[in-house]
Amino acid sequence: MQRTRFGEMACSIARTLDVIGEPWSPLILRDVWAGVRRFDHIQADLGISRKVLTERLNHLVEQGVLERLPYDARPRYEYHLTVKGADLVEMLMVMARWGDRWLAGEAGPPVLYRHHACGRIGHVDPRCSHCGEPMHADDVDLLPGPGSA
Amino acid sequence: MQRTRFGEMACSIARTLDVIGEPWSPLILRDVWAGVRRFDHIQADLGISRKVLTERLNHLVEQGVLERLPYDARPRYEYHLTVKGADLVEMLMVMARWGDRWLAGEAGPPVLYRHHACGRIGHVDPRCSHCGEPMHADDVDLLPGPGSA
DNA sequence: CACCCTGGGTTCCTTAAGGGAACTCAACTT
DNA sequence: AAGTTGAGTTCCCTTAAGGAACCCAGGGTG
Repeated sequence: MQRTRFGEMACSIARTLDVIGEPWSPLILRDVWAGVRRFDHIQADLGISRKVLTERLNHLVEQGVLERLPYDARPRYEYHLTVKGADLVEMLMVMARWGDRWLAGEAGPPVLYRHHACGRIGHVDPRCSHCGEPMHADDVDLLPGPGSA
Repeated sequence: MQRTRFGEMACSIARTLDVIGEPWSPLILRDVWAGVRRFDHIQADLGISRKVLTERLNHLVEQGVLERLPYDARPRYEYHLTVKGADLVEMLMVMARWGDRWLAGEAGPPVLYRHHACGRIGHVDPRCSHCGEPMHADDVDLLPGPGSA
């Protein structure tokens, strides 16, 4: 199908979706984050078609979220998160947290997150950047910002 | 095209994508969160086709993320976030934060978030649920959990 | 009472994106 | 010289998204 581009909307959620909103993209980032960095490994891990994987990787590289680095004298490449891409990982952790909480069922979470600083198994907890108190749906008002034109 | 279902993977990110990963779904949730709750309003605000909007709303209601409530004696309905749906808003805020940071450009963020508890403009900051210290990409190890079968 | 309006969808056709298998190509290895 | 491996391309088929037109229930208006 043709798909509408979201990037022109005056909305940071829409713009973010233009970068990582296509099918598979968050799972590709998860794989790269978790250390699955090579084309065939990602393809096998996800069961994605090679064609679509190529398209997604190219787009993520173009958007500066991944970089493609040679790892051999032969033409062999690995994908790595850039700083911009690593900054998306917290979104992945929030998504994982929601899935753990609402969709994991009896079996419990498939993956656990151990926090380096305290050594304990935990999850992300969104807090206000100013006061450090919880920041959930009802804790904020939305106001028009400078880029709201 | 046919689209692979992610829900069967032992991955909470994949399962979450099965609920809100289709095109437009996060933007629909954003609208409902921001108070745009009626079919025609959402349709006009996003510029989404009515057909796809119907499909997405039905799916989000089936998944327990939205509920469809009458607001008139006539057959008129509004969509509201359930508790499960409100718990997704933090994901939206993290996405918005990333877009604000990496994609907003000169104009600055289109939307500002005022935190009720402190009254200031801020953004979400992911913290460890145990120790309260920052929880970013490099701050965690991934371990297999009970549901990793 | 006949007509129009409104909100909330459905139908139908066109276009393009995803699935998947087969194919390519450059650089080793044997 | 032939085989292997990683990293993609190509091609065909199916199905989802875009978009405009249509439908329908329940008011309101003359």
